[in-house]
Amino acid sequence: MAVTIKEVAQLAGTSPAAVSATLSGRTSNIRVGKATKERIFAAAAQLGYLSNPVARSLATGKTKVVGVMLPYVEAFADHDPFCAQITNGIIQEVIRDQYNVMLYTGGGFQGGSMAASAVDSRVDGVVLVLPPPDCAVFAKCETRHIPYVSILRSPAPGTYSVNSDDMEGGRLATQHLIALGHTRIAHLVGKEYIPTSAGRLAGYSQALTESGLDVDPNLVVPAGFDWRSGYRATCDLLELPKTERPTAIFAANDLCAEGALRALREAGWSVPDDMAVVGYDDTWFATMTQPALTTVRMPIAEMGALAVRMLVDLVEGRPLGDPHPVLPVSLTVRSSCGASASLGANPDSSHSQHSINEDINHAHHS
Amino acid sequence: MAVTIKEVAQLAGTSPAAVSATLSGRTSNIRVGKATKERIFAAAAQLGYLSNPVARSLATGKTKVVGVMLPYVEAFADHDPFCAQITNGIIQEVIRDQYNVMLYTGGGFQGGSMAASAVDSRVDGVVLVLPPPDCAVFAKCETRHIPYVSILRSPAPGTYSVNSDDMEGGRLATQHLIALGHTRIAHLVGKEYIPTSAGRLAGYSQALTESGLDVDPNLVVPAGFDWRSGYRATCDLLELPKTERPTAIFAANDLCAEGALRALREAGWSVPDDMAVVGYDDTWFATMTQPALTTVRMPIAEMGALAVRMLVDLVEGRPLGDPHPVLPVSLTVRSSCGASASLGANPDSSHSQHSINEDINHAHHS
DNA sequence: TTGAACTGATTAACCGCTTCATCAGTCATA
DNA sequence: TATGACTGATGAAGCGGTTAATCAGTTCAA
Repeated sequence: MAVTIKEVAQLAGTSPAAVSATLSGRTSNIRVGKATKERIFAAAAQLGYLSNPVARSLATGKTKVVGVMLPYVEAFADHDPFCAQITNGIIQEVIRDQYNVMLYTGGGFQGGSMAASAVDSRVDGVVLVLPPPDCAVFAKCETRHIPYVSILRSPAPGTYSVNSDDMEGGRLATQHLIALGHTRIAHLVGKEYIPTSAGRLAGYSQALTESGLDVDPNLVVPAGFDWRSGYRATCDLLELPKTERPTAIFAANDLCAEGALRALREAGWSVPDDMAVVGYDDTWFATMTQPALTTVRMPIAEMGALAVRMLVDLVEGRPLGDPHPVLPVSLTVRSSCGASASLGANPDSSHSQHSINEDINHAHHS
Repeated sequence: MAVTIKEVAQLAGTSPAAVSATLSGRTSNIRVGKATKERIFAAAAQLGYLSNPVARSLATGKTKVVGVMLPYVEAFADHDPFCAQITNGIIQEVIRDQYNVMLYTGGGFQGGSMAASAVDSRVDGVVLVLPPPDCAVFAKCETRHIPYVSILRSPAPGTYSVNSDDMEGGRLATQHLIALGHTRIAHLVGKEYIPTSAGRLAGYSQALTESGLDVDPNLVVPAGFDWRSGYRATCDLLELPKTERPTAIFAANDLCAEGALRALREAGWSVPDDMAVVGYDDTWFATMTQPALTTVRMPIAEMGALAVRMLVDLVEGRPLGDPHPVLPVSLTVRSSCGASASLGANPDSSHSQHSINEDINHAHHS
């Protein structure tokens, strides 16, 4: 059916080995003269030869494919700008490195069908996004000697991961609120099985303590990374006696903050006047809320890209620097805390530069 | 390094052929006795044998992988709930069919690096999301005899595609506005290179005509599928002389509608009182705007799933029904047109059932 | 003039799995 | 007692590349 290397060799009057070496540009083991090369190129072009990557992979043991594992099947469903953005960062870097992406989401890390089949000879390495600490895939990769790099996983010796300074993020958010005069600051905590939750909480506590404020257990409420959990948690907070109620909320992420905004809106509270709200992630969504969210920015796409770069280095046997790089966070100030008023009343104008560029560049779709 | 079928055969005291047949469950060409089978299973378990899909693919010519091509590298960046959702639908179905996903976005359909390399022996077939009419990938697939199914492509003979009834969607949206008493209805048109734009526009025109209303060219404004284009287009509309201004806007999609909402908000217009707004897509984002969007629902995830099902049928040689199924659309009424007031003032409560379930089921992340 | 060093190339084994062709037995049937 | 059908299995040839080993010339220094 498809044209093979043999047919090209025949037409060019040479051997498959010469064709292989010539077309793949590997000059190491074989020498091919200029004239022969030209005949080979001509023959390949004439026959429309296209090399078969499956055969190459079998012979070389390399696939030029990296697996990407997302934490749950629905990673792209509905409400997860974070997963979308990190995937985008991953893909962009994979392309730059001339690799391809095999996407795994089925069954999640929890030992479903994915974990069983995913890590196989089709990939040279795997990027794991937000793997839980007890993830079965770790062992799978190790027994098969497939390198892997995790994103946002608590660092373990002998492994590789890309992390964000969640504690600093928690501190930044909280300090910002403290600087604005808040003393009763609530934190909507993310799901405990996601490593980032604890870090953000720790940063929150530290900031309070550093400023001589107490951590009020009533203001540390379990929530999650979706808007409903933020909504519920905020409703609960609003039912506290007046003197115990917070004047500011630091949410687990932007979606959670949106839930808080909804709850506040329904209760007739004005943001930021009656309550300040800070989000986390600074995905595109943070500019879509009302008011636009002041939020902690992680370099999400960059984290994905870095993970791929580390993985490719690993696969290709290049030395790695820090096996657990921690990327910096920063605070993007918009309208939801009242601090950005001086920067302009229009929420749009308080976009970070980054967001603006992205909005403009991607005029597309549906 | 890895355990091969030969080692298993040796340990089981049988031949590779028997092992292959037994472990893969293919009973067609070879018969293996019960006792031998048991020895094989035991040996495989003992050695931790895992079959090598690359080798299998080379031998069989099948990979059990489907390629998914998204229209642009940034498909997962920022603002595209549609791409995320359709990808989700695709993945879910791919998993059900025991296939895997190879994700291609690099270079887009416009003949970049992706088009050159993407369609290769590593995939059994390809799903093309929103391919432009002149997409180079079509030809690539055809010369390589790789089946492909497009999503939202103008149907062409001899090809396969999954479509949505965009015209009906345009009609539904427009008729809804007409029913609410609007006579000056603007349409923010999507990008012309996306096939859906024309259909929606046609439906809009038809609905107006059917109701005896004229199509005012000034109210048909080119926009796009991102919020900025909707914002700009709406600003332009607001600058029309008072008598020419619309009282309702039918946007190209939900994000475009969000742009319209922003422009109206900034201009001090109230939605739905001063202006009704209808979106399109009904992604999760439609419930995040203020007010929540009345919007045309496409079964986005289902379209992705159907495309995969058709592709797998094609790959496995099963007969296909309609090569160009058209999926139905419906109108999801929320608050942005003023029609849902009777259903409850709270935007959240006007979620479609579907959305509610999804929101609840996916309490996850960051 | 011998042979080392280099150029230009070929041959064949191999990657791990599938599968066709074949074969040795066993059992029932003619 | 052949004959044929059936069971249980094996051997070897692929699939389409890569690559180590090998080889035939040519050039050039010793």
